[in-house]
Amino acid sequence: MINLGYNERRVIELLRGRGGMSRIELAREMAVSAPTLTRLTSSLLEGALIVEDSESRPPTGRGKPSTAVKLNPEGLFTVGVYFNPDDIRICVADLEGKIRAEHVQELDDHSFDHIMGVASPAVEAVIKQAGIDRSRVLGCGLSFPGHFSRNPGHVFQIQQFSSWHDIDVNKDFDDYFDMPVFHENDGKAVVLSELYYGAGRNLRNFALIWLTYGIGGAVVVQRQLYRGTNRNAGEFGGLFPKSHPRPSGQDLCNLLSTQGINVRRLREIDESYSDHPAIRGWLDRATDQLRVLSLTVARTLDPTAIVFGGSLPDWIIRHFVEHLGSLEILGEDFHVEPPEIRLSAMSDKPHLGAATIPLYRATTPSYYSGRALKGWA
Amino acid sequence: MINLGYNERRVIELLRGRGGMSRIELAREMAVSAPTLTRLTSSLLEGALIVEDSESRPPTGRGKPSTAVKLNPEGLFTVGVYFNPDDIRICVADLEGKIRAEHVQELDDHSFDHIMGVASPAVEAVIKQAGIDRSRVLGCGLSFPGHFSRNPGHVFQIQQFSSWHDIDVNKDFDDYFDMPVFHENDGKAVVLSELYYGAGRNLRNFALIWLTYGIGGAVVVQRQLYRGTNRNAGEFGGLFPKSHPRPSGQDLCNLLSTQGINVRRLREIDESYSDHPAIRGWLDRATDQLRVLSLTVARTLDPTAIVFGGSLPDWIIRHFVEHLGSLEILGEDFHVEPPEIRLSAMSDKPHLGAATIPLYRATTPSYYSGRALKGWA
DNA sequence: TTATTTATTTACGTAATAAAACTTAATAGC
DNA sequence: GCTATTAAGTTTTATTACGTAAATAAATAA
Repeated sequence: MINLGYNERRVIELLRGRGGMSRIELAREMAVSAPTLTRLTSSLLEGALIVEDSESRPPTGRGKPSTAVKLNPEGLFTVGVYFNPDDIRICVADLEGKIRAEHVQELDDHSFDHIMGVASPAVEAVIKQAGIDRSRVLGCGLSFPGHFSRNPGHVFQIQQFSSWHDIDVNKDFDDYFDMPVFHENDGKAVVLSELYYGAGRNLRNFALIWLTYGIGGAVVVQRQLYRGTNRNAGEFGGLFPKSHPRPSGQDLCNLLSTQGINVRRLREIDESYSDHPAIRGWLDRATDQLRVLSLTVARTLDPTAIVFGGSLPDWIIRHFVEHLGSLEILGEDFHVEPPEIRLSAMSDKPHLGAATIPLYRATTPSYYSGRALKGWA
Repeated sequence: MINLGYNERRVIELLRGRGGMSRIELAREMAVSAPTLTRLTSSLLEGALIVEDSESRPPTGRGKPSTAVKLNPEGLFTVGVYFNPDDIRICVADLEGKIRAEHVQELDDHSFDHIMGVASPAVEAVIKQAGIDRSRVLGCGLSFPGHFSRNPGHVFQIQQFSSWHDIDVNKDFDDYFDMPVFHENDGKAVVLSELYYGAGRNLRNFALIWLTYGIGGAVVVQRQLYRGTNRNAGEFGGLFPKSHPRPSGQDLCNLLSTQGINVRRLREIDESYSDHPAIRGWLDRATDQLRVLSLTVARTLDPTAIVFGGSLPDWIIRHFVEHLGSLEILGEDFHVEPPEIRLSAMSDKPHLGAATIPLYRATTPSYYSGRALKGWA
């Protein structure tokens, strides 16, 4: 229906995260002429991806006052499906990253059939519940923990999903959703929502450290998700061998279990545990490990910020961020600004990350190939 | 004279490092039509940046045989100036990364005035010596060790260059060279020549670990030098605090000095030292440290390869590469290919790295801005 | 020989862009 | 108030980059 060319995508990128911009501002930032911007916005206006901002800002001086354009939140919707060993979450999100409707339920059966059996009707249900125009749904993103194996398409390595051995994630999801389907590892999906709507909104380069049962993460370089040669960039868990104590949820569960405490889900570890001496020790050791990791990431990637999040209980992640300290003090020889440590804005909505995947694919300028996109409708 | 537009640059990128390609092959790889490729090559042919390959390859079957085009080594030249506390090296390089003429001399006076006093006439001398068309010289790249301080443009941090405090590297070089001037930290410059002509020739993502008096490095992501937010990406030295033993040349010199051995330049440490027990111990420890660094880089960046080089004596760098071992065996939980460990092809020609900077700036597609480049002549 | 195949070029139409000119809507100065 | 000035945005026009279709070139296959 609408062609999102390279420069149309750049307009969307610039408008995202800002309240609104005049065409002249956009033209300046994009280094194109004003007439070009008129054309770009008129095509986006026609497709209802942007709207003119009615709120006329107080004129700044002489001359015709500018009329701002902004993204139309109703312009495009995406569906996100996220699951982990504990639960599955499905949402519809709008173009501003607002969750319009969601469905959350616990998971006990981790088989592919069961999870798809939940996801497929739930996607239709949340679309209905959100009361949105079905034709404006761009696609569905799925995200879940797990690395990719050397056998392309096959996930791997999460004990609870061991029955997935024969699933080809590049094909087998498609049948369950009546729209284009995309998938991504959980941390890499979350970093997309962080990039668009969260702690990375204004950053060109940053890293996410994503703490769940395992340890994941993702790297954003020049406002692009960087996957690495084998889709393994930012998989920081690899720096902490599973055979050793590590700052992961599973490691904490194992510790609790030696203390006679058995939790079934990570969220059951509420703040009341913070006084337990064994947990206090675990927190100190894990904080130290994450501090080393942060310094490592700072030196290797020189990001503007390092963002911490995940399905570990919120109070634990907050403890990490508050006790890491300033990297400037911790690291010797910081001749330039060390990265800032930030708390993720997405720990409680990883499904928004999944919903961001289709948007990322459709609106990132560098994904534009060819003269005209087939269009999302 | 010639406009290097976006797609002309892509052609150059594709031709670089390959013997020659037919227009049809180029068109396929670039996903443009054959007529477009005719236009692109005709403009490059006119500017003499490429030539048709006379060697007609054996025809593969029916149909008109293709005529390959390849980069014209005489098409463009660049000048590189590299210096470190030991010496200064100046070269003219052609479009194939071949050094056409060079000038090397030892440095004792490290003042800005002295170094420029050497470099400026030497640049003219090597151009003359190479016997090339002066109008085809694209520019001059300078590279040298040193981080950038928070004060933009001011280098910092190398003891021997402490007198440079008031030099603004963004301006003060210009007066000494009658051509466009670019500069870059030594490791980052070397990685460019590695990318074009060396160990990274065929790699999309890789890291360089650059061992000199200090410890530097650089990161290539998607065939682009990634500098990080504060130009500090890949400055791996930061992972080894100066107050602790570290795998750097200065650290080795300090050790030798405690053994009563005083070397004036790194290259004086020849292979005869390899039997010295203290040096053997240093090598073992440094190898262990570099192994940890390699695993860290592998996990963080997921590069295709990690390249080792630098002005440390060649036999030491070879010792590191040979004794690191396979990362696959060393790191637990490698579910995908670990990066390959490679030896730099540029340890003995860091000035080629400097000479690559102007070329990188002029021919990297993503540096193209606007409709037409002002041109390099 | 002639048909077929493949690479490349030529001719031409379309889309994206910038420059110049124009329109619109505000303020500044009288 | 009236007019000049300024700035935003649009229309018009010329240029450029690209793709499609057709033409040409140079080989093999029949």
